[in-house]
Amino acid sequence: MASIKDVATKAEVSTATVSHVINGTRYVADKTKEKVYAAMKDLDYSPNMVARSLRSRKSNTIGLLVPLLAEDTSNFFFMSIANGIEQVLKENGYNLVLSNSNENAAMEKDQIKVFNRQHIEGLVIAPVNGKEHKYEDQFNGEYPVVFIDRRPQGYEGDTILVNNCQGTKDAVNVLINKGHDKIGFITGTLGITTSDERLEGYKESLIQHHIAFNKSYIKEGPATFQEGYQLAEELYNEGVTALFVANNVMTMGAVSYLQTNGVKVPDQMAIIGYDDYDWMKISSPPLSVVRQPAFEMGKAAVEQLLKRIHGDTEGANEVMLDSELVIRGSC
Amino acid sequence: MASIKDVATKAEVSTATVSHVINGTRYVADKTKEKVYAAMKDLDYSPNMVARSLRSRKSNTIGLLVPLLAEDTSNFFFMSIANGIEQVLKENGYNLVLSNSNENAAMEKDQIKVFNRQHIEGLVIAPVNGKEHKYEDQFNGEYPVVFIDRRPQGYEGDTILVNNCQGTKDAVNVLINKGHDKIGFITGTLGITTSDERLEGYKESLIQHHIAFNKSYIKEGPATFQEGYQLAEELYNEGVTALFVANNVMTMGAVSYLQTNGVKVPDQMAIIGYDDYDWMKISSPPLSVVRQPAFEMGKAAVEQLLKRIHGDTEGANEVMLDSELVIRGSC
DNA sequence: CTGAAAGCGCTAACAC
DNA sequence: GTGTTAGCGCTTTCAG
Repeated sequence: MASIKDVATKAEVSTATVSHVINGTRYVADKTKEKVYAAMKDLDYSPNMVARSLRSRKSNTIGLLVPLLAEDTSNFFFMSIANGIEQVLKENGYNLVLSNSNENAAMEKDQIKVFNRQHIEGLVIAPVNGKEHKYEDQFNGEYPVVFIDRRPQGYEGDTILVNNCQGTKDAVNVLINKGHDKIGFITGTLGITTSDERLEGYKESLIQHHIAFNKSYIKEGPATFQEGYQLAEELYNEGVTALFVANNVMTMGAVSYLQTNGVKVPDQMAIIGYDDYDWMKISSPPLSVVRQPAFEMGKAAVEQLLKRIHGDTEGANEVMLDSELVIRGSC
Repeated sequence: MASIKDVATKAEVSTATVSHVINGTRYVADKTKEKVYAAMKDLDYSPNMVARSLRSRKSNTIGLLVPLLAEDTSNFFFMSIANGIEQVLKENGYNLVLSNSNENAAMEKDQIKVFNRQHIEGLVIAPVNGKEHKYEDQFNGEYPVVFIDRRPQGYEGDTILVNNCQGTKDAVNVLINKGHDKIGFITGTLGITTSDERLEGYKESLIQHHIAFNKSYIKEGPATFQEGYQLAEELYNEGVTALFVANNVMTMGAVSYLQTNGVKVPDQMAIIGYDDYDWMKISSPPLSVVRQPAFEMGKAAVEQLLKRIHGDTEGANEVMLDSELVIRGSC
């Protein structure tokens, strides 16, 4: 690989001049420029980004840390975010280093350490679920950080969220407007922000419509297919006529229960699930869901990050994106 | 951020010693080591990877270039691969730089250029569809490359593929064994390796069972939901009793046609699709599919890459992973 | 308008 | 057992 020195020699100028031609950082005579361009072309030169990064303390790289669990359908959600991020980043000449915390706090800490050594210019992170993160000890303060999807506990920072409360409330409103008042709510483990907010939306909708809250209609468990199946069964036996399922894995389990047991949807049981995928068009029946704007979230995160990188520096910023209700045949 | 020099000063040793302690590259007395460790801890030192990379020409980073199209379900396939890659990489202390060619040759070329400047130690690439790539002009030869999913045209290199021919053949065999002999084949545009290989598998199965090949049972079109729907309709009207759909997007379209028009599956029409996702458990009916080992593919790609990085250097290596037939209710 | 040269933080001869 | 020092390839002052 040719270096800037080779180019300088070939063009009979100094490395400084070559550098300035490349970066447009000071005036260079047209004739000189041409010589430099010719030399670069001849040598098939392209700048060494590592050297540039070392010297200028800029890497044009941002990190993304997502909490993926092996074989979990919700991964698609984060992957859509990653896709949005990558796209906006590329438009701005940035690169993406992708990493995975496996939904594990220790691993997250490790990965942040790795990022700290890497001259990244910013980090987008979907924090792992769990109580306290003590991020202030973990970030080295040399790059801005944007949180996505989940509000970090005990830490102030730029955050891009989707409105879980509103999304759920909209969905439950629809159920109520169709005449349901016994509405089951299936959720993954409570105590994590997204689940809690969705439950909140459910409650708000009930209150707004003067429907008494029935604790036994709330079913909580690990976010698995089996558990979704199981909890749907329990709720069916308790006589609910509609189901709201607060995550996609349990949604599949719940639908599976209804199918297996010949429960007519939406007549005997209406159902609205979470997260939108093309497959839901051909599920039986086509599933109504709350759609989260994943791609848009990635985009918003990068935009916020770039603002910070370019010096905009006022206090923590929170963006809340609306969820969208997609009504199909299941309610 | 503390530098190695700061540590050296604090520990009252030379930077060389600190470096050797960190990297274990030569003997250092226990006492000295302790002093160094203490100093590192005190200063919260962590090595600057950019400087290390510049000096040692090692970055512990590999690139991944995938051809994602916005909003395409097949993205999930590549994202699963990415997930597999990231995991194995991390186990080996490597980082992943993710990039997207948008299934566009020019963009792919650009992204390779970006990688060329970046001291990556290896590249995993799912080449864009299309005739000629002239990769020999694009790679700078400073890092090994592993191709995945698609065989690069006109280029020799390590390649990890899934056996599209065998996967399809297995599926069509099942259809034939159930008594079908009018089997429709819906595919995305032919001329790209994966599609062609799947068609090949279809043909081989027919030949093996002495069933005449009927050209009008092969329906080709852009890989969209609508087209899948449309082509399923055409085939239904031509009297086929079974359908093999060679990609997941068109599979959804085809299923949608059958559902919408009340065609009983599998009685009036058996169907086997491509790619396995959890949602297929709750499609109506649960869909039988050819499953591609995406995660395993990512894993295999990294393993091959690491072999190259660590000096194994015999001619181009091709790994062909088996597809797996997942039989559910649709055939 | 351009060049010389310092130095980013590290590794690895070479020297003792 | 350890220290000295020359760079890796760039950017950027300072000088002219």
